[in-house]
Formats: sequence, structure tokens, C-alpha cells
Amino acid sequence: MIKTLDRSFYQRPDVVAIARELLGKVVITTIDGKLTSAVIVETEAYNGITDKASHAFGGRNTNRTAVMFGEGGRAYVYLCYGIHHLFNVVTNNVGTPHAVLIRAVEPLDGIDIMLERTGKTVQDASLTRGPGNVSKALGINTRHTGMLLTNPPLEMAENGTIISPENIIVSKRIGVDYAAEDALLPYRFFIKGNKYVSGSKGQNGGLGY
DNA sequence: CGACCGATCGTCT
DNA sequence: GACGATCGGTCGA
Repeated sequence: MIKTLDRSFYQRPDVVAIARELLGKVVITTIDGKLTSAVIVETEAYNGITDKASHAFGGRNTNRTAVMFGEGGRAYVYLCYGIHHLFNVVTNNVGTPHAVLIRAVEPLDGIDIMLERTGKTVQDASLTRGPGNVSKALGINTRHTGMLLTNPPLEMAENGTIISPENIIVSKRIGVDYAAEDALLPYRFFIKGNKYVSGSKGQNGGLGY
């Protein structure tokens, strides 16, 4: 039984709590007439204008980041390193640019389509491991930025799965060393032992503080 | 293993 | 004109 998350789920004040709650939720895309879905296994919270790791740090509201300043429940997708499209969920409400980066998912439906999109021949952990690979496999790109997450082509849902607290690992975020002291904040969450979780030694096994 | 490197381009200074 | 919220490959120990 699948239930789409409505906007009240996203429009809450605590982006860190939402990042944690998103573990076990399902992302469903219907793009180019092809349906794919996957379970979220790794997330990171980006905590608005006071978070040096956030694109919205210091109130930076540009064409690219404007979506984050809007209502929660929409997608923020941007191009990273000219190659990778990174998929975020906007939370909170107008004026407060919170977002959660989806860093890894575990494939559910449409695995053949994901293989097609990524040019892979066999399903292994690399298919949807890491934010760049997530978007590639699910068919998400910058044209989806600003779209609602409550209906196709981009939907988020819950299927009754509960991830127990002892199976959730917390760590600092990946790739944000430039954010100085904010790089150390415990804003990354992932499911213990899940093979799709990104990072290597010290980043997918334990408390990487 | 770990360190390093190239790809590739929209965005902001 | 510089620089990424990355990835996958290579090289050396």
C-alpha cells in the first residue's frame, strides 16, 4: 500500500528531522512514459541561510537557488561539475530555503529502465549509489527543478516501511569541507549496512564525525 | 587500499 | 574566468 506524501510533510520547520524521516520513503518517477521507483537509503539536510554548505547560505537567492526560497514540497535540481544532476527536496515554507539532498536509493521498479539510462548491463550497487547516479537512473535532470513532488512525473510516497532508530547512522556531510565548521554538522543520514549507501571507509560504516 | 586526475558546463563574480 | 553538495578510472605502494 502506497501513499503519496502531501505537502504538509515537507512544510515543517525541522529539515534535519525530515532528512531522517525520508529514509525508507519511495521516490517514483514517470519520465518519458517510463516508470521507475526506489527506496531512499541516504540523505543530507541543508539548513538554510546560516548553513555554510548550503547554496542558500547568507540569503543567496539567485535564478538557480530561487526554488529553495519557495514552498516546501518541490524539487530543487541543479547541475554539479557540469555533469551530474543532483536531486533535492525543498522543505519548510516561503522565505526559508531548506532542502534535503537524496544521496542514494535502492531500486524497486523499472530496473531495466535504470540500466538503460545509465548504460549499465548488470544491476549492482553503483546503479543508484551517490546523488549523481540517483538522478541518472531515475531520469531526473535540471528541467525538473521547481516541480511539485505530489504528482507525476515526480512523486514521493511512503509504503509503510519504518526504519528503526538503531538502523539509522548519522554522520557529517560529504564533499562540503569548504563549509568550515558547518562541514562537521551531523546532517547526513543513512540506513546501516545498505549496500547502496555512498562514501567509502569511515563514511558508510560508522559515526564519521 | 589511498591519492590523484580528467570530464564538462551552468552559474556567479 | 573560476569553480563546484560527483564519478569512475588509473597509478603506485
